[in-house]
Amino acid sequence: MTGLPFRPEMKENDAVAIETPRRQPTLDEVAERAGVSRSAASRVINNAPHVSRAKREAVRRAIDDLGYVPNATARALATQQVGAVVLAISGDDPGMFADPFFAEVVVGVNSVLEETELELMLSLATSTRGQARLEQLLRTRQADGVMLMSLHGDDPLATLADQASVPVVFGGRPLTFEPRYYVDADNRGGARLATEHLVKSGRRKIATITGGLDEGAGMARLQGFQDALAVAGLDNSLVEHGDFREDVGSRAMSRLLERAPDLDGVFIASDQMAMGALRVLGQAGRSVPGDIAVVGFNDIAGARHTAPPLTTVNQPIQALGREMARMLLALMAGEQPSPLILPTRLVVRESA
Amino acid sequence: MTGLPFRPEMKENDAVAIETPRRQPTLDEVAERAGVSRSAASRVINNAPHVSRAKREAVRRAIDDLGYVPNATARALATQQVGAVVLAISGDDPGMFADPFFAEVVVGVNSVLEETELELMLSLATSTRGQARLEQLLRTRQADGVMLMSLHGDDPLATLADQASVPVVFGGRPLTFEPRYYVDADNRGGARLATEHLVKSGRRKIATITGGLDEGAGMARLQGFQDALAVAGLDNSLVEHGDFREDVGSRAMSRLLERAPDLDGVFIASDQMAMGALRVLGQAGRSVPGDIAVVGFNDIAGARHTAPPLTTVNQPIQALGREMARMLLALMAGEQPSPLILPTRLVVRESA
DNA sequence: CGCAGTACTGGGAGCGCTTCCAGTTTGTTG
DNA sequence: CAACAAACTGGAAGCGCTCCCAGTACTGCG
Repeated sequence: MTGLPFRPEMKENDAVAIETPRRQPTLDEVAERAGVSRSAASRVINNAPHVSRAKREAVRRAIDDLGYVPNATARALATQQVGAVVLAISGDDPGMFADPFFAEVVVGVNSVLEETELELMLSLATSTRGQARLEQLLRTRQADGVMLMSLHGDDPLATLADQASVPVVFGGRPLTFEPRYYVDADNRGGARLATEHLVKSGRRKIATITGGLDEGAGMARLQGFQDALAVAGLDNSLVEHGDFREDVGSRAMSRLLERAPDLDGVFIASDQMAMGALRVLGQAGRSVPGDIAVVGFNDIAGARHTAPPLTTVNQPIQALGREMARMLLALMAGEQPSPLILPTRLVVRESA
Repeated sequence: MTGLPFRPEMKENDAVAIETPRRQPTLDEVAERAGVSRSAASRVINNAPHVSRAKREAVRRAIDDLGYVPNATARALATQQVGAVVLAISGDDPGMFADPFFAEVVVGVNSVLEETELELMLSLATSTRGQARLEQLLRTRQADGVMLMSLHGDDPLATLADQASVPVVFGGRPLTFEPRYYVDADNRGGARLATEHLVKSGRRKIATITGGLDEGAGMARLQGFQDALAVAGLDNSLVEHGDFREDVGSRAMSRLLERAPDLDGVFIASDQMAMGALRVLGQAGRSVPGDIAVVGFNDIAGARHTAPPLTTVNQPIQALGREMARMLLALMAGEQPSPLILPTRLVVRESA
């Protein structure tokens, strides 16, 4: 890299002033060139009042002449505002962010942040190291706000977050406590819808493969399943414990097939697991939906391409991101937004 | 939010000093408590030499007593180093980051950044506003380094980036110029492999659906396709222009079917498009791979669940992210790393 | 016992910006 | 035209940290 900011070996007034890989211009330089004080210059930049029209113009001119851009760090130090928020994803599996779910969330978050001056920092707190950093961040105000997703079980971050010195909004509710500010999808309602669909289509021996039960979403989807079966007066004991991942789904499906060879419907708490299950079903020679109807959850992009295309529950993931960001903004503005639960809906394709 | 840093309505020495939602302790406070100068305290924190054993201990003790954490902003201002790098994804489509590809890249990047003290900022420069911000960032050193991906056509960022005042590494090569530092996948080689596979399995009327030809990857994959056909002495005129997205893939496939009803193999530059194509093929009553063999590119997670499972070219996406990050780190350390091209390999499943 | 090293030590000057405040200018009004 | 308010102005004090440098304390050696 040429263009590093310093060339220490040059003498004070070395004649060779050609091509200046100059330091960024500072506010002082702007002020001087415009013939005003630094304070005045600062005021026009933050367009605060108390600057005469003439000086305001002069400063503006100086700014583009010099190509001045305020130094964000200095400003942050002076204002005690970092100018950035972080999206933190906590969890134990390093690769878990690879789930397209998060990518969608990011798109949503970004869409609202793009309207502001805030930067987005990503914190994948997967290792202990990452966790520690995130904790520190919550305590020490290295960001102006935090969006926290995917807390597992009794993640200590949960409580830490709620008493953090910086606004925090949760994406999804952790199991162990109800955060003050969160946005979640209606997981329970969606699962219920899915299961009802199975019931309505005449299935009577209905199983489920759950998500991770140490997560709010996993638990809620199981409850929705149970809700529906209770209403229908059907047996709800056919439960296999999964964790959202594909291979786990296949294994759970195998077990289910062993436990209840005559089952005719299954609600699976994630599309990834459903994909795994579909494959097992195919290998076992069961036709879908002929022998067994299956419905998934999430409506990921791949769901319409499985064989057969997967009936599943759609949740508005980008909206989730958007709303988290909006809520955080509100919080940072001193408001007290209410928690938000986003609707889910059944997408009927061919697997059920 | 309780716990905001200031409670302005409290008088100077209000008796109610209970539960202090105190400001973060500063270095001065640490120094005072340890009975040393601020400089000394600073030295032990950055574990620089020239501090006696005793004082070092004292400072350490003061630090945990107070729960002191250095203020990153202040440090950044003093050192002229931000302590953060940005992963920038440029493009026109707001939703394009939803492509799981990027999620994987992020995982890779994160895995190496996690070993450092650097934060990761994400910049989805999709709108003009986002672009402008990114440009500014390149000029004004708001980050210590930049990873730049997915430049389209003649994106002005490309040249801007190379003369930026901050280290930049490219992910993939833009079409219009060869960056100094980049890591890319062997797109051309992969495409060639894919096409050769088609040839070897006896296909003779082979088409391709290209990616966006304003991107390096799109172009390279087309070239790889042509390479293989040239060697085999086959006609290479069956080219439909796509852009990586699914629906575009379906449409291109339809056109292909019209143009050449007797085609028996197709190489498609992305799995997403391949999925769209597969559906069209199904609707048209063509069997895969019986009538037509298809091979995709990317090996996304969904590829093994299509009907039939998709033969495709795998590229090491996480590794791409990892290597970008590593290269950036090297650059920031003043080294001059060489560009890197990561291998791709064919994953044979059932569609070809 | 004196002197050159060597290892510490802390004062102080920034880094670039915001913001308070006292002082100055300008404009209004009876 | 005097008297005041309102609008501007710029000096100066930070924000919390790093790092240079002059000074002090201590070591070992002749």
